Amino acid sequence: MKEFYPKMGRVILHVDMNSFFASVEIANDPSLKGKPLAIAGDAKQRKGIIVTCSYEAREYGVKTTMQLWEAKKLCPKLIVKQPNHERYRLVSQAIFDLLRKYSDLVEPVSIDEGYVDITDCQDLGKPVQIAEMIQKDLLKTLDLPCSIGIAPNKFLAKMASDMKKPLGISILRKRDVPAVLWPLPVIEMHGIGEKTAKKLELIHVKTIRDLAHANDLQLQSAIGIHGIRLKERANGIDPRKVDPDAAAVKKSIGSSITLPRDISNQSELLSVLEKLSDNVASRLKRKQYVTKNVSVMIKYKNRETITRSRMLENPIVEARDIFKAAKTLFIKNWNGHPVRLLGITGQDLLKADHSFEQLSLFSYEKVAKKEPLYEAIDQMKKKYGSSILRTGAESPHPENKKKS
DNA sequence: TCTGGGGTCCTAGGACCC
DNA sequence: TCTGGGGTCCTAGGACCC
Repeated sequence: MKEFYPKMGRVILHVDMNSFFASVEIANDPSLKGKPLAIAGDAKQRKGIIVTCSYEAREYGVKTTMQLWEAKKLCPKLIVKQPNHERYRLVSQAIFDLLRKYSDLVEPVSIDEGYVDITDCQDLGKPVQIAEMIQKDLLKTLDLPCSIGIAPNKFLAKMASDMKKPLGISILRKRDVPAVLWPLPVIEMHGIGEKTAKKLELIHVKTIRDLAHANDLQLQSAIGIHGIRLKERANGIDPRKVDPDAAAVKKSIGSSITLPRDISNQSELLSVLEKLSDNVASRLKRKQYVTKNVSVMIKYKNRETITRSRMLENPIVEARDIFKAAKTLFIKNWNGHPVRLLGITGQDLLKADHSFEQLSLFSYEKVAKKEPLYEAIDQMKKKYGSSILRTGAESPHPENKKKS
């Protein structure tokens, strides 16, 4: 009779490391355990803001993005460490490797959080048992605490992992949404920030319940098409799949720096751009990308920020090419005022090892949309399967023909 | 004392083409 | 003699997240 039952729903975990940077430092130096610890940049370099802090520090009111001096005033015994991003990246990899022992469907979202689809992992136990196993495993193997949300979709899992920190495990079923989520103000929703909350207030949407019942047209005119999706989420609906490959493809790689002091000297600024170009180039190379678009960001003393970008004829990756493009953009657009921050980003990335193939595949797709012949080939592929696909690949494509 | 650095996604408008 | 309608690409900026 089983086949008459509705298809079983999904089970998604959201694993969120607790005060990640601080926890890594503590795991690395257990003498810090139980003490108020903050990770912050160098105040002399104008980077003295709290990036993360331990729960002991939070008890004093220390918070992320707070000025270092402010934090020290609240908690004079605060221990401050500078961030060690390389270490965090390594530990992050270890975390996701550990998660993949439980399920292949692991999607990293950021350095310290990710989704795990455990729908097909019943043999490991019930969802709560699996979550407990993962939490204990992370604590035992890496000495790192995490909170885990269990839900039928990504959005609810994310909201659930936020419900208890540190070391929480929370379940959020769809039927719990009215009682648990609806009373909260909209700003508590993942995806709604200050600006959106303000706009929503103008149409009298204050709580997640208001959003769940809001008028579609009103929503759309207030915050755009995004509003409809947020409303669905407020009703506990989120069809997004857990995609293990989502994070594998980078869309952009950039590097920026807040200067230790404001600079108006052009040659000084150009030498900063040169260093940023080196950084972007080496990271593109390490990840095996080339870029087709370079953008420059300039933040002035008064915090006014502009970005200027340019598509390139050919993909580039060398530092000198990136610098050349960035320099041109900078010279053309800098108004001569003192500069606080400079940044360079490579956008429109292509995988370096396949860039040629990708280019020709891309042009094939462009042709395929327009030419009936290629539409017909696509139809045949669908009808006859992959054997046609292989034959098709062997016969030279018009694009390649020209070159051969 | 002021407010880092790395990203993603979306929108809007202009240029251009058919 | 006064201006269509659809589509794509590119650029700039905004909002959000960790």
